[in-house]
Amino acid sequence: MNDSRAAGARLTIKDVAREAGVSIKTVSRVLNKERYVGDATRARVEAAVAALKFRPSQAARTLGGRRSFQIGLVCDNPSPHYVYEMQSGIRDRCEADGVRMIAQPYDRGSDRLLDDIEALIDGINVDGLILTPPITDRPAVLDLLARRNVRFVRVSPGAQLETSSSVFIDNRAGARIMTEHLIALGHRRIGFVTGHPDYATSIQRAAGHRDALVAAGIAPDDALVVRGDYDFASGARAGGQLLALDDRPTAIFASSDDMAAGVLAAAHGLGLHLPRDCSVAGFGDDALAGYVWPPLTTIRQPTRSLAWNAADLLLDPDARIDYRECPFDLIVRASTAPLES
Amino acid sequence: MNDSRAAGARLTIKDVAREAGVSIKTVSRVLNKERYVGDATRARVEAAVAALKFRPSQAARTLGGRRSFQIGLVCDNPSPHYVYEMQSGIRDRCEADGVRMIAQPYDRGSDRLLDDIEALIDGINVDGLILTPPITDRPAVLDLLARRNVRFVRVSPGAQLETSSSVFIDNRAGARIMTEHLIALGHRRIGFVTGHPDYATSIQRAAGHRDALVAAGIAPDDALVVRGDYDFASGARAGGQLLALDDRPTAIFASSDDMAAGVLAAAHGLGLHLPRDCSVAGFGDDALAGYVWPPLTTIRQPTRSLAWNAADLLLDPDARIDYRECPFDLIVRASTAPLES
DNA sequence: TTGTACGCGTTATCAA
DNA sequence: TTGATAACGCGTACAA
Repeated sequence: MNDSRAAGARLTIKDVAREAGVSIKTVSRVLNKERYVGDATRARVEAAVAALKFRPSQAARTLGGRRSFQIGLVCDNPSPHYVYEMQSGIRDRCEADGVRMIAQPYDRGSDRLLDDIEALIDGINVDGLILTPPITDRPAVLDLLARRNVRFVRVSPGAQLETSSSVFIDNRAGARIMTEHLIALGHRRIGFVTGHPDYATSIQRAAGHRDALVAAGIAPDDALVVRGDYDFASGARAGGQLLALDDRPTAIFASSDDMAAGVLAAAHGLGLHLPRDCSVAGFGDDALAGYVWPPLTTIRQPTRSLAWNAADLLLDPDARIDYRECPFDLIVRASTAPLES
Repeated sequence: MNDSRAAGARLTIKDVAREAGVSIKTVSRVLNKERYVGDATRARVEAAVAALKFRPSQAARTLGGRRSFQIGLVCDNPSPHYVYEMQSGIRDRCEADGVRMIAQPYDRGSDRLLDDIEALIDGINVDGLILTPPITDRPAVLDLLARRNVRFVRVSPGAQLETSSSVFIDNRAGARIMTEHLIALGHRRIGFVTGHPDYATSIQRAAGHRDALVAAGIAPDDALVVRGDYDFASGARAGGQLLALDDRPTAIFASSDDMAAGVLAAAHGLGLHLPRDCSVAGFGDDALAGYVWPPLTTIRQPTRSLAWNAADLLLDPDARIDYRECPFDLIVRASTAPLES
């Protein structure tokens, strides 16, 4: 096999066509897995492609055709771990179809977000987009995509579900189950740290928590619900606030694992013994659970699976709107313990 | 301003040229910031571009011209935080030049790595690549890029510095300073957790640690040096091993903050009081320091700055090989304390 | 300083 | 089932 591809001598379909003894259009057909290609012809072309290690030019495909084989991920930054898992899941699904994911970190609330999205549409000609919270629910973004007639799939949306396909977990049920777990351990005064209000998941998780309280006959107490922003620092603040209450909660449930880690840090800082003095639980993608002591009890959101399914919906040629729910897990660890009598 | 860009009606240079009353070539000149354009003409074209919100097709630019305005980041996965910071820093620099970063998580030791890189070269026509450890030192990758005549910049390389531009911090000095810090606190038996041997930084940091010991007249003790892999789990293992020694070290310095967090977890698991029973320090990008208790004392590697500088070198039209060193910080926190007498 | 004509490598259209 | 040819939207080379 001659691998001496001299620098500058770009390999084109023409070379493959010559090698296989067919027309360039036939090579194109094989490359695009079109029908109406003879088996023998297809085999010869595939052999030629492999022998030459031919890779079609994305630019030329995009320019000439209707597809660009590129999709965009518009992922704000809840946490580096979340971004990483989203990218990994989408990439895994894209590889199977020879599609490239265009991804970059976005700054929260960047003024240029809409511009960036238009750059993906006009500049890159993306075949579709995947949106994550909180962008997934931003009306301006949804309007833009509808106006420009761009396909997109939303991760964890909170409204306008009829607009696009979407993937999610049942955040409300997850939060309910975690709170039920805490109640079953004997806790009655349970602190709750909400997520950032721009995220639909914040509302859903708060509702699930309340569901469990009500079902157990525990009167929800607003003093035990503290606002957080889904990051470590806000969790530490909220934890400090809850633990400073005269009638301290015996357990705290944070709406993300970043915040739960913050609560742990606050508890440590107050010299509390965990989980004896206060049980801590979190809702998240299990990113941090391994890094804190004691390990967090969490509702595990399967971020990578959400991402894979989002890409799967986007790449599905049948364009109908579809919803896909992913299962979550309750991971019980040592950080939530039965109340001592 | 008429923003009614009907779906399907792509805007081209032609439209801008008509709007501005010039030829398409003149529009192209303005878009590419070429010289020899009259001020009045330039102003009119820029006004037309803005009015129409015109964005040139990346595909067409790539196909017709010599550049693709895209660079690739080939970043293996030391940690999600590292990947995130690398992407952010590179994106920041690229935005200024209207260049797009093509990034995706790579699986450690993926067989398809070389294929992926060739896909970036042949499929995307990248203008250049940025490599991070450990890929930054893989001979097969360096050979490929030399053979294909692709520009690239390396982050934290360990050898063959004459091959490309590169950016780095002084890992050896950083590790020396941290060890000096621990020695100054009175520690003589200092455990050391190495990084993964495929990373040049592992060797450099181990050397720096040893430098400080030797300079202080402390005989390096192989029993106190334990192999780690730069991740949390290996840090926990290594920490457990060091803390199980009959003559336990009074301080442990881990070659990454992920591993330092693992050491902390191991110490907690053994019921030790930190930093009284054992001082823990780390070398890293400060990703985890906020998430663990007590906060880690770290050498802070400015990952985002390294990334920015790598992109800066890559985008510099002057192709000469250049080295750029970024400053690091010693962040002293409560996790390293003076020995009690 | 500005404009014209051509080519980039692929897909789409239409004919064979 | 295959092939010839015309786009696609821009940059390049050269002419004006």
